[in-house]
Amino acid sequence: MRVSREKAQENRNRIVAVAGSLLREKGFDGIGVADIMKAADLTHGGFYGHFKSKDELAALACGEALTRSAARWSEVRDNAGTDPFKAMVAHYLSPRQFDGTGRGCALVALGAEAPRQPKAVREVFRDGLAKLLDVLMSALPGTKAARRKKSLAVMAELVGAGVLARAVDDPVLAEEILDAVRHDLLTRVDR
Amino acid sequence: MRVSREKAQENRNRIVAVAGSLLREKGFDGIGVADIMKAADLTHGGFYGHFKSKDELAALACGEALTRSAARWSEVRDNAGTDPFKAMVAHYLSPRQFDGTGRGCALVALGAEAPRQPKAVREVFRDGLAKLLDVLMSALPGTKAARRKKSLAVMAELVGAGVLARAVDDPVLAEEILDAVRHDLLTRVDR
DNA sequence: ATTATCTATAGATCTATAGATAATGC
DNA sequence: ATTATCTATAGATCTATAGATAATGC
Repeated sequence: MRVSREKAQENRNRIVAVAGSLLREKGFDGIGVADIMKAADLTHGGFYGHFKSKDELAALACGEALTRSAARWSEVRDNAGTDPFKAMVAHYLSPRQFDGTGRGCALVALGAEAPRQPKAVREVFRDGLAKLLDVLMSALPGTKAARRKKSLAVMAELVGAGVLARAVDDPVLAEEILDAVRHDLLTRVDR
Repeated sequence: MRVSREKAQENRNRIVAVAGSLLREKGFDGIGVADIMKAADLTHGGFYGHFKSKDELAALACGEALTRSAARWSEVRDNAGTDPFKAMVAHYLSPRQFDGTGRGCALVALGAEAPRQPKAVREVFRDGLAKLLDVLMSALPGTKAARRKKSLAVMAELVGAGVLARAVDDPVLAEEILDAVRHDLLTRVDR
């Protein structure tokens, strides 16, 4: 059942989007090509017409996930009222990050696995982090150098909060971690 | 070739220690039972006399790794001169964390995978985090509630710094992240 | 006799490929 | 005729188990 060229492109896009969610939800080794294709309503064998390998798809999917996260974050900044930084912190640590549906930040869900992935994946993480840092910098005051430095520290605190809150699997402790980090960021960071 | 009861206990301890390193280095799915046993100079089949399953070993190995990290951190605090907090930050973000030999903090190396692991593993991470937080709290000033809150935020920043510095696979950027976090923690946190 | 370890293998994945199928688009 | 997708499978893992082996320790 061959499909049109346009439909094939749609199928490819759907595979990348579905993989972005499933990889964040289950980890690089927690989901296979067959199950990704099934989730995209396609068969296993069709995969290799679209991608050279699972690694190639993983790099594309992570890249798209990080790019979308940065874009959504800049929308949050633009739609915030008097305190864009506060809105961005609230958004980054919102329940969506912890609902287990693969919609959170890829740095939190997959960043720790990135060092064990092929070079193409690691480069995608470096570039994705750069995009998030640029958005974050734009919501901070001071010289460019000061904003750069502060954005690195804030990003680390946000990512660490996400990793820890998910790792402990204890809703009360998770919320305590998130509250502490929200309070710390909003009282310590000038804005 | 049966060994003595004492030697068997030594073998078991060695399996747990070797697994702690290899899991941190390669991730939960990146190392198999056969390779863990080979690294401990034993054969694959002998594994199931010591442990019920790979998951049971993973929980034991992560627990030991986190307990040892907390113990070493409290030694660093005790042996520091005028600024225990500074010494603890320097130790946590030292090159050992990033040399890829499976000797860094399990929260950094495996924390993001913990949510996808069995309950026993997740509980070990919760308890291990509690131990690290207790050590960190003891190097902070203020009321108990304030120290608790601050230790959660600092721990998140440290873990996030480790995850990001390893994920980007770019030594210059990694060092920039670590410098920014060191500077941020040492200037923002009262001590 | 007991038991710690070893050899060998069953059973269940998972990635990737080969060849068949059928609808598109020149 | 081309090509996007499907069916079927090869080959390489990986966890766990069964049964054999040989040294310990009552």
